[in-house]
Amino acid sequence: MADERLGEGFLPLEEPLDLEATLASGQVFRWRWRGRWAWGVLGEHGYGLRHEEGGLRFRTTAPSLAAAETELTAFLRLEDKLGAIREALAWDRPVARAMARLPGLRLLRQDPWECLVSFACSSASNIPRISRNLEALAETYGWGLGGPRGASPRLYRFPDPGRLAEAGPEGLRRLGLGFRAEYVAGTAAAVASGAVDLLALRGLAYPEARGALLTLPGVGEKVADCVLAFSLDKREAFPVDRWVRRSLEAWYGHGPRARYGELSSWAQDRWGEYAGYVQQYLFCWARDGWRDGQRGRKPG
DNA sequence: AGTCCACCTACATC
DNA sequence: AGATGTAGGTGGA
Repeated sequence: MADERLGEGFLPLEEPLDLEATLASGQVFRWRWRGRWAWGVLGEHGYGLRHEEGGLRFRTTAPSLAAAETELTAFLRLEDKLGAIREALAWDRPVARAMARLPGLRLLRQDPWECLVSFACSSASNIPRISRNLEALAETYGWGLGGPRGASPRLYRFPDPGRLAEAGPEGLRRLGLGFRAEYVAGTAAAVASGAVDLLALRGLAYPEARGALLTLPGVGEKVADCVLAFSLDKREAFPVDRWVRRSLEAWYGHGPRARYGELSSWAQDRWGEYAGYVQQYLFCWARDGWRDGQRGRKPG
């Protein structure tokens, strides 16, 4: 395909940002590094991102740089002031340690549809496999975009619900989704039919939005909470996976048999609107082996 | 209502 | 080497 011309801009940042940690934090699965640039898709546009002193350098297929800045600001949740959040949570020692370890780790505001499919694919899976599954979905049923010159792999817009519903469970199974193919196809059909209006869930309170998601096949408590936290502006959502569960056991005295709902609502009572951020920090910190200090800096 | 288990599949470990 | 276990769960018995 012919190169699309990429606009280039610079977005000054007041907020800390660790792009590498954030894009690898299990919230998103389709960003790829080429040298110092991270390449991915936001909505209908391809983006290359590079963190520089004082801000974010970006390249984009978006028609206007202003539109790109708006899209990036929303995606990175730059309205969330990490410094203030960190202060508000400083009283909690394990959380403070986790935040000190990855100061620029941010919650993201992704596209709810891709986010929903991502986590419907995550059951009994792992990050490399989820990435492969989503990449296959995008390459097979999505639409190609511009990107880095001569880039391989190319960038693809994620297929809309109608397209995946049409593909059906058989088509999706061929891409290696396994038993998740039924989940994704069923969820795609429900969303395509209008039974669940994902964007409208942003306007609902957490319990109502969660209830709507739980009607979808392949969407249980954990998947619903991930979608709510990572794409639907519900910062109080607290997804509990193995790593977070381990953290709650290790640092807060919860038993290994504690039920999901017990842990999740305990976390919401404790951390309130910041529960989602806490979850993300505890998750990354646990996966990182509970090491202290700032990443990339030699101790002492 | 709480508990157990099958489900695809790649990869690691036994 | 082939068996067994596990990986960011869900749904059904």
